[in-house]
Amino acid sequence: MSVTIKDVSNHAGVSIKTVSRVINNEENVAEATKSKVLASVEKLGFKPNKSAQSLRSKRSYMIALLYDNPNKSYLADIQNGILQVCKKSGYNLVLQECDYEDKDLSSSIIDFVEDFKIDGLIVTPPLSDMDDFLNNLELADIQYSIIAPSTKKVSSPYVSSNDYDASYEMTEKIISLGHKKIGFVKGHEMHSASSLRFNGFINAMDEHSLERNFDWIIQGDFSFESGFQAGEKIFSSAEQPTAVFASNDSMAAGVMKSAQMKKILIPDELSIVGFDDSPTAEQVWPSLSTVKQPVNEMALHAAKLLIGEFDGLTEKTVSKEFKSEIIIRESLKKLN
Amino acid sequence: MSVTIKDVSNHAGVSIKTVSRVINNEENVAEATKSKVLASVEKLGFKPNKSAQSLRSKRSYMIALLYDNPNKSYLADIQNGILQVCKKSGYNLVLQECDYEDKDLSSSIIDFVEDFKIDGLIVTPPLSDMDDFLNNLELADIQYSIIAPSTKKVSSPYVSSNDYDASYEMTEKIISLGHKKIGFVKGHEMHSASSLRFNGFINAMDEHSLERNFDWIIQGDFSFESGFQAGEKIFSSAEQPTAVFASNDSMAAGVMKSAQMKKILIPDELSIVGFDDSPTAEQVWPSLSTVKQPVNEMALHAAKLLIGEFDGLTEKTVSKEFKSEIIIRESLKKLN
DNA sequence: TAAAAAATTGATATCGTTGTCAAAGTTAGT
DNA sequence: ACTAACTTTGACAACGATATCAATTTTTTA
Repeated sequence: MSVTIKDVSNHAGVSIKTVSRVINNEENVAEATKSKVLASVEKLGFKPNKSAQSLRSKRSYMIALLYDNPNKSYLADIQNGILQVCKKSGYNLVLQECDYEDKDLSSSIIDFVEDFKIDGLIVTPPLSDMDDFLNNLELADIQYSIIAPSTKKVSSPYVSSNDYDASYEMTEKIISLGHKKIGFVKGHEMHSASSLRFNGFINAMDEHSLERNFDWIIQGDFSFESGFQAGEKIFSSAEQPTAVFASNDSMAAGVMKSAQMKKILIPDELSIVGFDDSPTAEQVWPSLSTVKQPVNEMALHAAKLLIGEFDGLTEKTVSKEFKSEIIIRESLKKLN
Repeated sequence: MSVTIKDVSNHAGVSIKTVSRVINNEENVAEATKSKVLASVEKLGFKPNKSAQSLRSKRSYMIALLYDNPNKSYLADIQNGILQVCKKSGYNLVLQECDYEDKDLSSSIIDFVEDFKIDGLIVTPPLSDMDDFLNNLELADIQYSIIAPSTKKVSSPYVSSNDYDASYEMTEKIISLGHKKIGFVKGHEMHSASSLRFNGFINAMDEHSLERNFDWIIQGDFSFESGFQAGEKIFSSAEQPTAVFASNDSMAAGVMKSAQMKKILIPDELSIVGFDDSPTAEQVWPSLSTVKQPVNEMALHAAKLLIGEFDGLTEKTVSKEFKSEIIIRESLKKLN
């Protein structure tokens, strides 16, 4: 069959324990022995049997991605980033869909981790906002790394993006183009990103002494439909804004549709901007100006953080905040 | 630590082998023994250690999804369907991104399967079109199930959708609304779905004795940009169609943008339909009429097929063709 | 240079299952 | 009632790695 550690030890003329030491990079192996073993490993094409390693060492070499997010494109980017790290480090990624409203979420996830001996978790929004849940993981001694936590006081490593800053910056960009009457569609109340994005908007408005018109500040839930409804409300108010900033692209597309159905010309009469740079942002007409988070890189970093925690990676990886990028497309224009 | 097969055998007063027999549903276990053991299993909350099982039985309880498809939404649906089956049957899903142009694809995948003792593969387009590749898998004695194979002559189980029929039906629908001048944007040449969709269109046109205008039949590659380019070509031709059928939604959105930039009113002056029912289809304005494949269910079935192959599932699952659904939205309208 | 300390190595137990094979128990056939 | 055939069960090896701990070799110290 396939070549085992025993074959290598025979070939190299050392004990299996020594081979084990070499492949696990343990200390106290003489250089000569090490290279002799490595040569045999190379020669025979030895690859440690994952199951045996896992059985003995109680490590599965699997990490799991926890998500409850119907945003497919976001999820795909996350997966991609994680997979890049997994591929290099020999880990596998297991997908675990969750229901954040499930009362037994904590215990079912803990069971899952113990059943499959999952080495660690990567937690994505909105689960990353649930402090109780994270606490329970901690109590169960489960390693995890968080993408976009609501608070940075967590003890586990995390990656975040500067939602607040990006929103602030985008608002300033809109203002710099001459807009003074700006509407805003808020995201799902349960997502911490929602308030960050809203606060960025509000503070930028305040900073420029622009008045908030609450007819144009609508609560949404990140869905296209809620964006459309928001548009309907905004455009039926007494006065009309010249720009609307939605907390994500789906809602921005909803606002856009509402405006277009009312024959409001975009961007001539109304500018619209979104957030996320979803595939749709490019495919609507006019194309959406938006904020692009480096989701792929964030996930990659989160995976490094996690694996680094229990696997002595060479470079020490630390929590990090990533910078989002503002993308200007057709939907945002200077006010005439 | 956690409860092992030994604990169960002690508790039930039988040998560990007998417990093993029971949990693996082997034959020739007396009913009385069986229920005694099951009671102990229940009582102690025993769950077999996956690593030990895997080590001894050479099965990993992992299946892998092979993909090389930038369409995030399609991929997410596929994953979802597979995960539903995995959850029930105790398997795990591992993601494996491939490059279909990689010369060493076959051997690298075979290595991957052997390294990780992957029990089976689920192959998605465009890899499902690569007969050579599938052949190599077969030679290496690797189990797989195919989503949307180009030919149904493969020996491994598959699921497919009726792309041809759906395309034919959609074309007839367009024709039934009075359209006679219909353009078509073809998909990526390497995907077998492209020709199926195109043939459905062509045959429906022929059936209704409608003339093909090759100024309006453009080769695309499933990308938004190629759809836009196709639109540019179509709308700069001598005569204009009253409807355009694109082989997927991204290209349809591209055509739509091109039309809208030329102030062509949709759907009053031009109907547009797509294929796939991507999230974008709903979010553009006017919303796209399209064809929705039951991707989630297809993937679910593919997973059942695969797992059923090596794991004696109760019900025998067989290859199956799924029916797509035609979704009429705002972009398709009766010709005035 | 001898003793102590540190570095290196290996024999063997072990992880928690399933596989082998033989023993014991049961049923059937004559 | 005795043998043949089948069913049921268990003792123990095996899977392929890591862990323990003691033995051996090398280096340091006095």
